[in-house]
Amino acid sequence: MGRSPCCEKEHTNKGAWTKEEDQRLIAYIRVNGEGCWRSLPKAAGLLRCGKSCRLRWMNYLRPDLKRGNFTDDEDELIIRLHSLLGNKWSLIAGQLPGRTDNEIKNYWNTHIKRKLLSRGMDPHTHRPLTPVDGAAASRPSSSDDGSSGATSTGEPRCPDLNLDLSVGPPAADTPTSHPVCLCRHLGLRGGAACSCRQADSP
DNA sequence: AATGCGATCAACCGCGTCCAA
DNA sequence: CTTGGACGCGGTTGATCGCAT
Repeated sequence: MGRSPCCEKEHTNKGAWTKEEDQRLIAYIRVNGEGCWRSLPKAAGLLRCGKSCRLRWMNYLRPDLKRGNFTDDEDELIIRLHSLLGNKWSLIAGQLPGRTDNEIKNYWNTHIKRKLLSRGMDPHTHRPLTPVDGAAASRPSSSDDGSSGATSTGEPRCPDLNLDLSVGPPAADTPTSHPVCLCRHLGLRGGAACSCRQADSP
C-alpha cells in the first residue's frame, strides 16, 4: 500500500516472451548495456515492465549463461552452499558461474530437495531426519528464516559437514562470470576486505 | 487414443535494501 | 537526517510437458 507500481500495468505485456521481444531486448542491451531498467522498456520499444526485462535478461538472455543439466559437482556445491547460506539463491548463484538464482531455486525445489530427502536429510536443516525425535528434525517453521546457517541455538546446522568454505571462485576458467562480493551481503560492504568498488571499476 | 496427474520451468508479485537528492 | 525512487531478491503461481493409467 502506498507504494507506487513499478510500471504502468495497463500498457505492458505479461506472460511468455516472444522471439521479437527477446531480440529487441538483446539488441538494446548490446548497444547500451545493462542498467536503468525502469526506462529501458520504453527506450527499447518494449511493452514490458522494467523488472520483467531485467528478469528475462538475467535469467535467459545473458550470453554467459550455461544452459543444460546440473552436474553432480554442481549438485553437491549447491547443497553445501545452501547448508551455509540458506535460501540465499543469489549468493549461491554467485558461486556457480553461468547459473542464475532462479534456475538454482527451481532446481533446488524440484531435484535437490528430493535428493536430500531420499538420503534421509532434512532439506531445510541439512540434518538427518529423525522420525522418533520428531521435534528435532521437523521443528516448527517459526524460526525457519533459513538465512543464518545456524540453528536458533547457535549451533552449526551441519556440524558433521566439512565446510571449509572454499567457495571462492569455483571455476577460475570463467572470466566472464560476475563474482558476487560477499561483503555486501554479509554487511561488510565498504570495508577493507570489500572488493566491490575495485571490481566494478573498469 | 484419451485423460489425469505430477514434474518442471518461466514469469510475476511484493518486500527489503541501497543510494541520491 | 530524511525521503522517495530504483533495483534486486525470494517466494509463489501458472502454463506446459511427459508419463502412467
